[in-house]
Amino acid sequence: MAAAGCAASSIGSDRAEEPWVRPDKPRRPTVADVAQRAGTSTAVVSYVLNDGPRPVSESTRSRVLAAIDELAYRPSRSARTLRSRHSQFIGLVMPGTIDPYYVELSLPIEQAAARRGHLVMIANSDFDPAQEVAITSALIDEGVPGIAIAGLGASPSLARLIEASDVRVVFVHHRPEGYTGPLVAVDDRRWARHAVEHLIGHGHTRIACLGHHDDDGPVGARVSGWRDALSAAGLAHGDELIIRSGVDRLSASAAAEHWLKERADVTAVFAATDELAFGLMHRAGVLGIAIPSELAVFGFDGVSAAATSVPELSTIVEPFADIGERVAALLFEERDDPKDHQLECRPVYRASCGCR
Amino acid sequence: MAAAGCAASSIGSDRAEEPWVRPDKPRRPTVADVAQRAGTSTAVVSYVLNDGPRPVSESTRSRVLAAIDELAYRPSRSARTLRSRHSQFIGLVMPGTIDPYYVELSLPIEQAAARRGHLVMIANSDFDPAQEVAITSALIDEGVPGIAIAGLGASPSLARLIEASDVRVVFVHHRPEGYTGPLVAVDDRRWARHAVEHLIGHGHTRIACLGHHDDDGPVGARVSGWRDALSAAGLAHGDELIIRSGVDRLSASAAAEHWLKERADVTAVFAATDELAFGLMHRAGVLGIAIPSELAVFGFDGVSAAATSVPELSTIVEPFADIGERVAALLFEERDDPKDHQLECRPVYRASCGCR
DNA sequence: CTGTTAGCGCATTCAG
DNA sequence: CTGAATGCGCTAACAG
Repeated sequence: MAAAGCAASSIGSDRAEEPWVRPDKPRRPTVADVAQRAGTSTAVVSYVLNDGPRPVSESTRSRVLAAIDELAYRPSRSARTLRSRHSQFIGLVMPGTIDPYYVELSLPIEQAAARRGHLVMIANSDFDPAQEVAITSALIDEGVPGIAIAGLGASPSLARLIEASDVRVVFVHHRPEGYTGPLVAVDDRRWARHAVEHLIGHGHTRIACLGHHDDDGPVGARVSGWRDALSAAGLAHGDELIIRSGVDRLSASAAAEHWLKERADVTAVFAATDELAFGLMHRAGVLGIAIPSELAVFGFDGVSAAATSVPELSTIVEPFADIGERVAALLFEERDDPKDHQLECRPVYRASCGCR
Repeated sequence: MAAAGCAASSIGSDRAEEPWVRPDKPRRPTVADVAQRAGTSTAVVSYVLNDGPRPVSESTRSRVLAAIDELAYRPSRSARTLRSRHSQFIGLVMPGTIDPYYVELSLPIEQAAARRGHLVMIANSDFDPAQEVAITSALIDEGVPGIAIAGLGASPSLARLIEASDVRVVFVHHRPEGYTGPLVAVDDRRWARHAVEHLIGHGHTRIACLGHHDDDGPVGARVSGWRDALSAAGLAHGDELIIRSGVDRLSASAAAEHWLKERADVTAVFAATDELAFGLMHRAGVLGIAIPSELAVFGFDGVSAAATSVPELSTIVEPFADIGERVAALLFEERDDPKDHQLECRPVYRASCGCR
């Protein structure tokens, strides 16, 4: 960056400014400027700004306020951060935005933070482990007082870094091995079971499971829930009815392609995430397989797009708003921190499972 | 990302307790600690860290490096920002994430910035004008050297604020009235016309247009392109074939509901954004209207979900990667700034228009 | 009630 | 080649 100071050869300026500062732009006003204009000291300005810690007389206060207004003064956040050792920003570490689930998750967290007067800095690792470490440490170095982590691989070095610093960390949706800190999540296993039991209720007996390779995380738990439901109903079959795909709908669609052609006897699929369900429904559409009459589908996540897919997707809706609020509460308020905060989901039955 | 709270706009700040201070944690090491351990001065540590501006002997350098390593020292970003007057972060102002278009747009910008060693702070205004001002000024106060603005209403006060500060600003997709700064966008009008001409090529003569209320921005230009194509083909009809909706697919679906029941003679729709097209296709699905045989649909944006919708959506694909790269180039590099950078789109013909 | 002043951690200039 | 010293803008002791 560094705009060029073209008038570098200063003839004899009374105040030799740094050459990289644009000469036409006036320096931003500081507390000192405000103090001078208000005829007070910088301390008083600070007291007015922060409404404390010492009282200020009404007359002085209004003089300071006037000066602030006239100079269009705005405090420097970085100076404040340096001094107070904590930035006004909260960090939010996300694995990526390919899956709208994470986008959906971020919004209420932002809003809950905003309600408390904090901005959220989203750091997107784009599913890259190296980036995860880089952005998380950047956040810490920036001085954020807290970080919400919505997706991260197990990384001992990162865990150590977090441990060594004094940031508060809250995990959302999943806490990988090796980390400590409260987790805000849902009972993936139980609700997955609920979804599959619903499909069984529709009369299906051969129910496949579409998941990706994340056996330790929420997806793994959802796959377990699928097994639970089948076992309980005496329908247990082997893992040959598990379809493995990548995390995004495109790879789910590709994974479904081979599979849909050979699985004539399967009449329903539980998709471990809505994103995967979308990929499956896409492939079914291309192959001319009718949903739900030829193949029933049930998702998990409850992203808003599930309400407008063709056909509309039945799914387990996560309480995004509650999650955001709880995360913010853990980040900002002094609260007992039981390790796991489990929030309630809500099933929504739409067309894709055969309910409509 | 980042939503600004009301407190972001207020000058003063809440003097909250700081529950996150953990007294048991040792203070983070500073340059002074490193210098002491390496047996040098802080200046030398700085020289090593920044590889200049003065040379350092190989032996001293390695001693410093060793000390940094042993202490697990990491420089404080806020101190650096305060000192250098510029943060390491780039700001990205987004109107919201309801429409995946903006999510799609943000990713390549992030990546292009990351390639240059910068992280991006996403500020999400959530389509709220007050938030726009709040978050943008928060970004400026934070000391970011540049801001990419992907969505913003016309706001004289904000324009003045930007003008008064020395941030570089680049507009993406749209530059509202009253602002100055380079714009990176596409030729909305011409490509919209292309899309409609494609529909005409399929034999359609009554082609509707689905848009939202943004007549000055890109959507307005796309509606104009729709008119252009019809006029040129001698098919001009009045604005009664314009369907007005909100920005998201849910409201597009609602807007389409009334309309689809009466549209008997209309056989094709040009949707000004993919998001609107998704809403339309959803409603068509619910009403049992077959796409494309009963109603052809063409979108605009080229979000990745268009490739997996049911049916797959024909659309004008914006060059997201090029846009991101160009934005970063304008933000970081010294470059001539012609006002408008127009990038090329690419039409993709899928099932929804009748091509497959 | 208000003014003075010492740092926060870092980068950089000026002496050595 | 290196070290001491000076702020960046702000907050909060510590004096009045």
